[in-house]
Amino acid sequence: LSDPLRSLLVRHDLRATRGRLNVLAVLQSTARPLSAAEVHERLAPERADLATVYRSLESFADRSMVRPVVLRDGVRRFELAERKHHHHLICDRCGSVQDLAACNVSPFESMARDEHGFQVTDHAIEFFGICQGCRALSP
Amino acid sequence: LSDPLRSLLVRHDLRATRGRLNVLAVLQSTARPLSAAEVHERLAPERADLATVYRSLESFADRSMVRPVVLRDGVRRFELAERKHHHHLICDRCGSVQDLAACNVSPFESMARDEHGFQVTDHAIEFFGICQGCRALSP
DNA sequence: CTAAATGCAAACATTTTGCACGTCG
DNA sequence: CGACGTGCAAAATGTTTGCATTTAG
Repeated sequence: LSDPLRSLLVRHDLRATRGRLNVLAVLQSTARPLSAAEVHERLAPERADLATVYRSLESFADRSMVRPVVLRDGVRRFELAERKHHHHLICDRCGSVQDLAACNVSPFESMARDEHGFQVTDHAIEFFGICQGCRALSP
Repeated sequence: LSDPLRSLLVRHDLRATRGRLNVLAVLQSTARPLSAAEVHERLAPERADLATVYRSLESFADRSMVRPVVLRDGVRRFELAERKHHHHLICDRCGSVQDLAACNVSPFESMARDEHGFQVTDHAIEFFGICQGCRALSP
């Protein structure tokens, strides 16, 4: 079919089922990473069981369709992997999460290699602080 | 007293009890961040209940005596806060965690401010890859 | 039609809490 | 002695699993 979500699933050897389509749709319609519980909440009552949400997210992560994101609160969230590599700005007041495109970490990687013999293959960066909206409310 | 752990607790308005002293001693004797369960395992049988370990770590974190660290596995670990600001090199093979002192993130922070109006107050960086030891075993 | 996916409930794992007793200061 | 801390067990949370039933292909 021409349905993009459907074909995304098929392309990854997953059957296009109601539960998985709904989970994908929620992820796509939300800018920030969501936990299993958050995805489930956003689903109409009979759209998918919480266990199905867990299982779907896990399958998606196995196939790199989504990327797991773990912030400081230790909660596992997921975002669509089609999004470009980026990092996160997390607001300490309202909890919002924005993306930050910038990513020049080569100086760090050289240092890891030269001083620790560590071969870096991936990295994660999180910035904490106050977002624009919250600063406007009480500067 | 001259016992440094004891006075560290007293200085933060905490009673110097057996449980807390033991938890602190474990953290001090270990290079990498530890979870509550890991601290408990390292304690001789009757040194402190798991619930006490949780409560101690929480009190310490409230007083900034320890710093919580959450890696990709979502597990909450703690390291003594007296250690200088640094980031982590996490080995995907053996799970070891080393410190990386380097930390020049001002370009990122300017970008966060200029392009998103986000005021950065703190940050965390993790690098994933293969450590020296594991590379030696199978390069 | 068959293999795969789902719902539901039970099992697990982890963290938190209530309360009686013990300990620090 | 009195407040604070601890152990123990129970409760609350979050995640995984087994199994009978449904559904995609």
